[in-house]
Formats: sequence, C-alpha cells, structure tokens
Amino acid sequence: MKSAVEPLKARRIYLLLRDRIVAGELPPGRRLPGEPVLAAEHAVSRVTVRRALDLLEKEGLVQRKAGSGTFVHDTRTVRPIVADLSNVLSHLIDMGRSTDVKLLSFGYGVPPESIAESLGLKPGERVQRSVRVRLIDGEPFSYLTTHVPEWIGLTYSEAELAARPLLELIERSGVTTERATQAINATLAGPEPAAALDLEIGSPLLTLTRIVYEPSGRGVEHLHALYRPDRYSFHMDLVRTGSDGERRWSPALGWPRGIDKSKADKNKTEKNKQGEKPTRSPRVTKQRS
Amino acid sequence: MKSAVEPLKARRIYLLLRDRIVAGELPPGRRLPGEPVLAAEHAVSRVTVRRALDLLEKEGLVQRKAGSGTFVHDTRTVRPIVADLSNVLSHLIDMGRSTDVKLLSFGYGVPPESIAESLGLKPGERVQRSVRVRLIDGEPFSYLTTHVPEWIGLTYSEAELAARPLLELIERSGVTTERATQAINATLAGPEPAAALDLEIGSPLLTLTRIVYEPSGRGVEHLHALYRPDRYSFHMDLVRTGSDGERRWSPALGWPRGIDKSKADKNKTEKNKQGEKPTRSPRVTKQRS
DNA sequence: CAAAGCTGTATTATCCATCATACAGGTTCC
DNA sequence: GGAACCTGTATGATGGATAATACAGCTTTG
Repeated sequence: MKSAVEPLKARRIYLLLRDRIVAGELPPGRRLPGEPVLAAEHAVSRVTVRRALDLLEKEGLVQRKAGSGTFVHDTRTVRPIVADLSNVLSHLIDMGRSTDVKLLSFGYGVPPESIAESLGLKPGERVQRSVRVRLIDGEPFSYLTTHVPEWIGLTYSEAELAARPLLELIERSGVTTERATQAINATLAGPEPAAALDLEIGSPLLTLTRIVYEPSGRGVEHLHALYRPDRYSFHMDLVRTGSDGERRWSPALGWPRGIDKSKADKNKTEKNKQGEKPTRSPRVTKQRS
Repeated sequence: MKSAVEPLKARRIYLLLRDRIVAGELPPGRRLPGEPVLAAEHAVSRVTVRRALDLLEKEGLVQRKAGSGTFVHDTRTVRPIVADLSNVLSHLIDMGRSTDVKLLSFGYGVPPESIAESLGLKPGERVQRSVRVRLIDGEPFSYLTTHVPEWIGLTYSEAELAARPLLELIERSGVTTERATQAINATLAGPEPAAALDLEIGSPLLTLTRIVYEPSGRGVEHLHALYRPDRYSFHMDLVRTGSDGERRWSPALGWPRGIDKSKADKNKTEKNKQGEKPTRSPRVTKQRS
C-alpha cells in the first residue's frame, strides 16, 4: 500500500510552533523553550527542532540569540498590506508606498473550457491571457492571471497592460463594467507562483477569482489572483442590519479606515473611552484608480 | 550549509498537476499523460509520480482506471459550500442540508495578550474560550476558536454553546452587537486543526478572524475560524458604484443568484460515498501479501 | 569568576523517500 | 487473437532527512 506522503517532521514542528505564536499563546518577546526541551517534547532530535526554528526565523516569527535563547519576534513590525473587498489597497495609498507590476506572460489563444464558460464565450472564441506579478517596495505579493476576450484585449498594448490597471484599460475600450462576482479561497503554491512570489513550493496562498460582466451579461474579465498571506489580506467592516427576525451582517459602506481603526481603537477604548468622534481619515488619495 | 526543508518531490508534482487541473488546462474527462511519461517529464521515478496521483485521487481530482489511464474527474460534483461575507451559508439552507457542531474544548481563563488587546479587555480579565468544529453531512469543514468575555460567557451553558450559534447567545444575554471587523487570510493546517478537519498537516486553510463590538466599542466576541478550502469558500457579488472620478466596486446587497445557478445543476453521481466508514483510517505503514 | 544555560556546529549512524527495474493483469485497437 | 498501451505491485539500491552525540562559544546569573 501507499504510505501517505507525510510532511517532514521539521515542518510539523514548525507549523505547531507557528500556530502557538500567531494564536498569541507565545506572546512577542517571550523566550521559547530551549532546543533540547523542544526536542524531548516532540520526540525528535535537536537537529530537527533547529530546522523548524530555521523556518520560523526565516519568516521573521522568531529571533535567535546565540547563548541566550530564541525569542518570539514582535510581528507587529511586519504587517501585511490590507485590502478591502474591492481589492483596493487601503493605507497603501496613505503611506505613499509604491507598487510595481511585472508582466510575466502575454499572449492570445483559445482559453480552457472552464474560463470560456465563465466568461460566456462562444466555442473557439479567443482571449488575451496575461500573467502579472505585483510588487510593493520591490517585494512581490500577488500573482495575477487574467483572461480577457480578444476584441477587448486588442484595444491596448502589452506595455499599457504593464503600466495601468487592467480594468481601466477595459473601460477605456468603451465597455461598461457593471457587475462582478468574486470568490475567495485558499490553496498551496505550485512551482510557478512559488517562484514568482519568492516562496517555497507548498506555501499557503490566498486566492481571489473574479469575473467582471458588462451590462449585457457577457464576461469581460476573468481574474485569478494569488496572494502571499504574509503580505496581503482582506479586511472589512460589518454592521448589524435587518430587523429582529432576520438579523445579519452587512458590509459597512462608510469608508475603510476600518483596519487602522480597529488597531487605533484598542488603545483608545482603554484609555479614553469618551466617545471621541472617529476622525475622518484625510483622503490623501494619490489618485491611482 | 543547511539544506532547506524542501517539499517532497511527490508533493511537488501533485501541486503542479493540481494547478493544471484547476486552471482548466486539463479539462474534466481528459486522460492524463501516462505515468512513465510524467515520470520522464519531471525527471522522477514512476513510484513518485504514483504518489502524486494518489494524492490527486484522494482529493477526487482524478479517477484512475487500471489498464486504461488516469482521467481528470469532473470536479463540478464536488463543490464547496458557498458563504457570503456575513458568513451565512447561502443555499445551504435552501437545500436542506444539515450542519452539526462538535464542541472540542470549553473553559475559562486569562487569554493571550493579543486576544485581550483586540477585545479591549482590562489586564487579567478572564474570558471563555471554546473550540468547535462544524460539520456538513457529517464531514467537518470549519474549526472555530472563540473568545468571549467571561461576564457574557457565563450567561449560557456548555450545552447551549454546542446547540446554538454563539452570536445568538451573546445577544440573548442582553448585549447589542452593532459593529464588527473581519479579516480573511490563508494559512497551513497545524496538528490540531488538521486532525479535527480530517486533513493532513500542512494542508491549506482559509482563515477568518472576526471581532464583534458592542456599541460602546468593547469587544464581545473574538472568532478565529479555519475553513477547508475544498468545502468552503467566500463568494460575493459586486456592483460598480461611484461617479466617474472615483469609481470602485461595492458589495451588492441584493441576493446572489449568479453563483447558485452555476451550481444548481446537481448531477448526482453515484460515486458519492462508498460504504466505507471514514472514522479512522488505519495507518498502514507496510503490508506484505 | 564560575556555573549553568543557551545557540551554533560537526560527526557518524539509521531510517525513509526515492530510484531503477521487472513483471502481472486490464484495456484499447487493429 | 495479439500488439501496444495502461495501471497495479514488488524488488533491492541509493541518497537525503533524521537521530544520537559531542564540543565550542556566547549570555545570564549568582
């Protein structure tokens, strides 16, 4: 029979420790149990424990000091970018950080059936396919694969795609975009995304699949996005709506400053809990839409 | 030099093939290249290729026929549950499927600092912590860790928690919930979640962290949820809003019918469940005939 | 300073995933 | 039927991950 492919022991221990760290069970600054102790606890050799700690260190979750110990790193310094549901990078703009785009692949052809179906294409209809990587401060954080019907794709050049948001190019071509559906999920990094995102194969990735429709109902863009979870995540504010019978959460439409708030608030609710009016975040929009 | 912990080759090839399948490059029904061909392509032995195919088969992505070949399975029969952003299982209700809850852990204590901070607790303030697993049709799909201030948690019993939604219990206690923030991300399964969700360690998971606030701004619930991506995903409809200068996507509040339709075709295959009981697969390491 | 920790590093032995190969049995097609 | 595929299964050889052990150098503590 097959012996199921089991993760390496080092990886096992890495995941275990990582969980305890991100769960807060091991708070920032705390010293981890010594390597011999960990080795005994998990019934592995010290070499294996060190491999696990190597991984944690490479991810910036712990910091090792020779002769002293291994300490949980203050992760607050390494925060992921925050995006709202519209995929707008919230405080990216405020902070004036720059994003670059690298175009990995560009071409035309007949798409796989699943894409054709979701775009509502006629059999054999051609699309433009592109693969892009987006970087922030030189570090890659997203891997985008897009499919656009050929008749739209032909209205802009390869260089334009690398320079401007795709949706802007689509709208410039005269198409009106009105409706979209998107799904968020998780997956593991295959070889190409892993290489492009500077990750190891098998790393976790956040996925977003979005299909944009024009009013007639035809699809005009199919986006498959992969995000590094340590550099990107989706945030949103919810408000309780509906009358008593059918209560549920709805996305807050007031504007995002939500995440920053949830963080700024914590200090506030503690110290001065008089209802200070939430300061309208100064919309310093760098105009990047 | 440290030889970095590299994923097993079998896993590598598994991920590669999986990507090509879900991307639609290998459409349902298509025969995969033969095992010897795959082995040559990836410069590995046939045994390793088989291990990769074993994984794909176990996930239902391919179907093997002795003497004939390995075929891409029609994945449309194995679709994840769909939830909107409010975390409401959309057509789950329509279809009359049942969800059960298993309570894995229940107790009171002082939470880790990161939780206390996000709930806005006073130092040393106690919380109720619970870990639950949610199942659909007997299969686990989510692993929920919740922290609730003690004064709220004491208003209901352990049994009630296992039977009713937590938020309902909180509101029953007299607390009004008004606002919440949530973040969606991805991670790898550690030992406990993996066991509870019937997954291998290192499987990808979708995460949702939600903090619910009462009007005064105090946190009343901290939820950390892990979802199996093959059984759960977030979907939403977006509409293009805003005037010309500042166009963006907003969540559509009207009801999703787009996604439901794509799934409405329930070609129930007979391959659903064999009589085998999934309780505990005896880890057969070696077997000689 | 000295003792007791700790991390960093090296060595050798063992175990397991992978390799290379061979063969059995089913399916497809001529 | 029979050739040419395919998957299923078994074998021994090999290499990399892990184990067990030892020691060096640093930090903290008394």
